[in-house]
Amino acid sequence: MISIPKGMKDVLPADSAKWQFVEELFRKTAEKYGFTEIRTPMVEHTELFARGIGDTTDVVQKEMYTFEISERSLTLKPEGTAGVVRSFIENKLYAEGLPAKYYYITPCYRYEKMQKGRQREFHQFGIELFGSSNMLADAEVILLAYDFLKSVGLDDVKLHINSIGCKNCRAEYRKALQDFLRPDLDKLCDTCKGRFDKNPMRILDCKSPECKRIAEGAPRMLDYLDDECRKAFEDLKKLLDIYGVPYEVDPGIVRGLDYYTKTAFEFVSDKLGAQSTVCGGGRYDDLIEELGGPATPGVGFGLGIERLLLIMEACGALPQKAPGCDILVAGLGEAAKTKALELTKQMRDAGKRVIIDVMDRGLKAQFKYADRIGARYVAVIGDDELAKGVVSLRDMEKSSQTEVPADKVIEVLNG
RNA sequence: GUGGGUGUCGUCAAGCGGUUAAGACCCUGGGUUGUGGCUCCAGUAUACGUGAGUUCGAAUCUCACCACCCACCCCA
Repeated sequence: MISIPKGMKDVLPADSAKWQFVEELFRKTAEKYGFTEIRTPMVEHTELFARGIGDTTDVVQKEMYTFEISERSLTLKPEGTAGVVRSFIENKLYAEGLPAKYYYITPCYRYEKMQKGRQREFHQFGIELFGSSNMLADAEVILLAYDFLKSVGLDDVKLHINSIGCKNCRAEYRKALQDFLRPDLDKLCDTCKGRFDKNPMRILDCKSPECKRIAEGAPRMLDYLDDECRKAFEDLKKLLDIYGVPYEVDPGIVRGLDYYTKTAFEFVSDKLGAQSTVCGGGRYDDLIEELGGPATPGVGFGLGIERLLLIMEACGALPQKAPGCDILVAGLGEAAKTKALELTKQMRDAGKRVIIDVMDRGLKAQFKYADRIGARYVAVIGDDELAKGVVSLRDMEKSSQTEVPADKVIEVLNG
């Protein structure tokens, strides 16, 4: 038997309705805020991610599905933003006027070890808003996510926000942090020693008790924001208050993708095991320029669909699957079977969902089949009915049965 | 890459050194030669992850491997 590659998951027929439900809701929500869909390829030049996400990040260093073909290095997208930015620049979409507002639904690929809420192929809802430095853009994006999460029936997800500053204040902070940690540098765990130069902010996230102890009392990013960044963060909080979005300031949020500046936020849930983030995003004011576009600020988020579904499952927020069949037509005997097929065709042309048994089973089995698939009605056509020009129409819910003229069946179904 | 846990019919699940390896669900057929959901009866399955070892005897003990799950790391 050939099995599915590790880290991949089938969405089986039993679950596809859940996907359709959240997808439709996401589209509606995004459009409510004036975002339109953009679709970019699953494959991009490796360089796009190396430069966009940052080549010191874990994602780029060890998690990408990269392959060579015709001497080009290509990579399956590990996140959604870089591709949208590339398309924005390449197609000169900035010429259409700003702000540019896009949403997308896309698979992403990261070669990671599996665990709860974590797959190698996963799917994201994404939002990107380009062109505005105003914190209202951030507030809009966050409100959209909040609105969406509420509309799917989740109210126990919490919003955490932080500001990780701009290039300038981050450099200041970085220095301060390194100065603070330097005396204990040799006592840090091995991974943190490596982080000291490349990304000292990550050390604050380390779970090792020794590192935690050392990091205690370390300077906080929020205290090193320059005037502009500090004001921006205050603005954001005010706007969220006006919009009525509850949040918690969490100085611990350090996005693992290098392009983030200023605003960083996460929607977290305690129903996901170790992976608590269902939606993560923030501002990236330098990314578009770094990838070769005009200097244009941006803000957006990615929302994990599998994780969303996990939480919804845990909260019982998933919709029940709707019955997929209006009527099953059962014909008995050659002549009647022909009539049954004709009737089936007619009803389908009228838009009805009609099922006919392709297993050539007996009548009793066909009734069981009708019951299993949730058919509302069963129409029986045998020699008796044929002679009278009627069908025996059984209402499966009411367990009642009537004879209906063959050409009136559709009317009865319509009520 | 590093830990921990689990592997018995399609699914759930007993069994813990000697059994024809239970049971339930599902599926199929039947209880009126044309009627479901409930009930009754019957039927179907190459089920002990793989490979070695211990033993008179292993699903049960040992070891290795594999797979899956969970956790670290990182992220959606």
